[in-house]
Amino acid sequence: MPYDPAHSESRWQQAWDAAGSFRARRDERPKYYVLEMFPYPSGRIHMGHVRNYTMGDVVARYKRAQGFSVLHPMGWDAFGMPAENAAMEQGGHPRDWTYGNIATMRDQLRPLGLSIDWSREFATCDDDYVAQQQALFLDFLEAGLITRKSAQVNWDPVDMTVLANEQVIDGKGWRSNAPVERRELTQWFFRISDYSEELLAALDGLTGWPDKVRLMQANWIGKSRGLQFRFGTVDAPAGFDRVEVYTTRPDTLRGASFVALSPDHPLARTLAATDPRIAAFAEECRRGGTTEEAIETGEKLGLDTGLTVRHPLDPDWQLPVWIANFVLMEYGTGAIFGSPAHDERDHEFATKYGLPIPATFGERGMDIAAADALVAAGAYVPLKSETVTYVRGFAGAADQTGEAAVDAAIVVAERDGWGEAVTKYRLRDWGISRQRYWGCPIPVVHCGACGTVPESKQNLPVLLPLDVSFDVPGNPLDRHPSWAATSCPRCGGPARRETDTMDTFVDSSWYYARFTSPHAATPTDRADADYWMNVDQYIGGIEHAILHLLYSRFFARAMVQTGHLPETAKEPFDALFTQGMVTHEIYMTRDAQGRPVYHLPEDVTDGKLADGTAVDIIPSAKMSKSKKNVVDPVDIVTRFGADTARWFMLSDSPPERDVEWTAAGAEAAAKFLGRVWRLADETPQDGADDPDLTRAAHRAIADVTRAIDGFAFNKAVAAIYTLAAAVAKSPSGGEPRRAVLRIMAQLMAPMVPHLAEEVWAKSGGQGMVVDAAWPQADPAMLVDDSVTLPIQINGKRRAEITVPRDMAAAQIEAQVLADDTVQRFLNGAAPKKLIVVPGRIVNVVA
RNA sequence: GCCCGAGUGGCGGAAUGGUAGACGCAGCGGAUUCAAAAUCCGCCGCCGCAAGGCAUGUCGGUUCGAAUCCGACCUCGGGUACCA
Repeated sequence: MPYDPAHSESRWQQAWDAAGSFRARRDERPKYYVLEMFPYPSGRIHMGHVRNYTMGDVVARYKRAQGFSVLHPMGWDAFGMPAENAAMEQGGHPRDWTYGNIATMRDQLRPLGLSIDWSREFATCDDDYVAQQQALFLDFLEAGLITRKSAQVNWDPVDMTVLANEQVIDGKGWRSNAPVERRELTQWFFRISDYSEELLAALDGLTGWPDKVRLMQANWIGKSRGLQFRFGTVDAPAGFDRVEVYTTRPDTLRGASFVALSPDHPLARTLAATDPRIAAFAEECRRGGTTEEAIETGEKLGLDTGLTVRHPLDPDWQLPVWIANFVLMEYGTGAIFGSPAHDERDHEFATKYGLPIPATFGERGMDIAAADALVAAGAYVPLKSETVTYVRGFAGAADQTGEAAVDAAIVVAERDGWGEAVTKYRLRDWGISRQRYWGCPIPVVHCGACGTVPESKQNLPVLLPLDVSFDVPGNPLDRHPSWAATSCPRCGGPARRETDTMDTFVDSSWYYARFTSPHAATPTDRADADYWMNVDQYIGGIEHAILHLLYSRFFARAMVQTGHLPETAKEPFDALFTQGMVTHEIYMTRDAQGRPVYHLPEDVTDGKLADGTAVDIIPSAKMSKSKKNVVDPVDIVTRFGADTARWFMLSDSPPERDVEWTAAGAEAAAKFLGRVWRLADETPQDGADDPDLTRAAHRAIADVTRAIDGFAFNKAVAAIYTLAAAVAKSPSGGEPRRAVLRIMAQLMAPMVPHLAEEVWAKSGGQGMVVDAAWPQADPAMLVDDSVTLPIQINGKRRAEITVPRDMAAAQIEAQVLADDTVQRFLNGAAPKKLIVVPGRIVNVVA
């Protein structure tokens, strides 16, 4: 009888449901909280979801077998732009679109047989979640964690609307195609920058996180020590007798060639008010989007204001003041001094505008002329740890490292009273205001008499109005006839609701805490949160390495501060694993105009379309609808069963790396699972014991256990292949063989739980394998009596010897020297050196 | 631009600084079959008759020994604060 996954999988899913196997319970077992980043309900599940949730399921089922009380929940990151885009494009309401997608995706996810406690499911757009998130907002506001200030947004001057970065294509609005401008709006901010030092320092304790993520976060927070000082101005407008500057390279101060202001600097704005030339330039600087990428890669523009400032080390030395588009008001003081000899960007700027490029230092031993010649060709930017020779230094020795020179410069500035050491962080406050409909309303009202007033908690939730339209650009909340009209919670007078909604990153910054008590009347239930937090293992894409994870770390701290989480939960994720993407080949042809046309995998056979046209095959690209290289998991599950999809997603590629979906791979997975089923189905009733097979089973227990612990599911899969081959070859039968098959079922259960139940049942397992305790390897079964050592001669493998496992090094040496091949290579001479690494290798240095 | 990764047979990959290519796919050969599918067994980095040589993106370095550590570069990918 061949294996029939369709029948088997639904049967076991019903059995698990009936037994309540995955209901998370607070009991006497130690707890384990495993969480995968929850999905955005885009419409259908994709292979990336299958991969992500299968990995989490392996961990959840494995920990359950090891005796943990496991919490493994699922929910929906349900607010966001795509729902509004769908409403604009196809009509309908974002709410209906979202909940419809959730229903579809839940129906697609459940057949995967994930060990999820579905009773905890919620969507972030649920009224209840909105209510609790607004309660958190009010608590944070009261605790001083929220502020309001001005920030720049992308402005589409034709559609008269704010654009997300994603909606700016090559500097133009995606619908209007009009050049985008930067515009200032007053926005709500979480004061994450107050936590810069704390968030940076605590990274050291996150030993369960990948080093690369910790490094990325540390660089993002961007702590720097530098000097803040001021240039005295000459004939500047009233109130601007000084320009405040921050620099991380005060040692290059005598190499200064200009001062540059951000176009948004107060002095630049004051000058622009009276000088049309400066006003026009500032306008030009505001062209383009707000992304760091756009600003950093865009053309560097500058304008000489005609003003000058005095150099702090020499009052007679005057520097020109420029306005430059690459100086950001958000970082430092919004003004810099240009040191073109030792900064690529400043060098480019000085070269473009004919400004001097005086060297501050040169390579060790250079004189001033040599150093100037060196930097004339290009900026000289050695590592700060490298020793250089200062030709225009003012503090410390002539020969010193950049680090030492920076320190010395700060000491001199502080001693002489013209500057002070300042520590700055790159991390900016988290702007959460969005001029959009489909998000959590910010629970605040604007009162003519009282100003900005928090909504009172008994009026929560502030829900979105449902009678909105998306036929014109802009925020429907702004133009709704009545929604914003309300009364002031403080004075009772007429007031207007805040029409901005919250960034969807807010929703995803605390959902892990909500899962611990998803129906509580407060954001968390402290008894539940105290029990279940922290997330023991968090799993998701590397694309979230910075923003989502940093915001969540901040949010957990804010929730601790406002009493919603225990102190121990301020780092909410004990361990993090970042998995790779699922990719697929892209099939492309070009139309008459040479534009690319993409084709679905099912329309391509042997590199040709049905009409015989050859397609270009672009290997290994991220699955995306527009490239038509999406493989629908539903088709795979229908055709092969969930276990095949799960097995393939875990096979071959290491979890942290991208995996390419191939039809051949899926078929191979199905084939193997069929073979395992036959092994169980065709076990002879009688037969002998086979000690070699028992050893192979214990070897497999050890290998699979180590592989799962190390998140190397591909290696766990390989170990199971090896065990299956051993079973197939073994002459054993009867109970000894069934015992090994039961071990195999247990080892496979986290990965292919349905097939594992079948094999377990066929091999005489008691109850369900989902309830069986994880097998233990017998250490005595794992050691071999003898070991084969390769013999290298001068690092090249030339021979090998097999010796008892515990043979003494001296005896091994004697055997090696007696070896024919070694004798031949030594040619009678004594070896210069003989290295014996016990149990590993021998190297003869001739 | 800046920050962070990754690069190993025809393909996915394995390998505490210690036998490069575990395990699998594809391919080739065989068994079974009237035949095929399915299944099972064997071979399988490149060059060479062989001895041997060459091989982990490129170029250097450290080491008895480097895929692994260090430096420079190339290519691809992620992030770049309003995509999620």
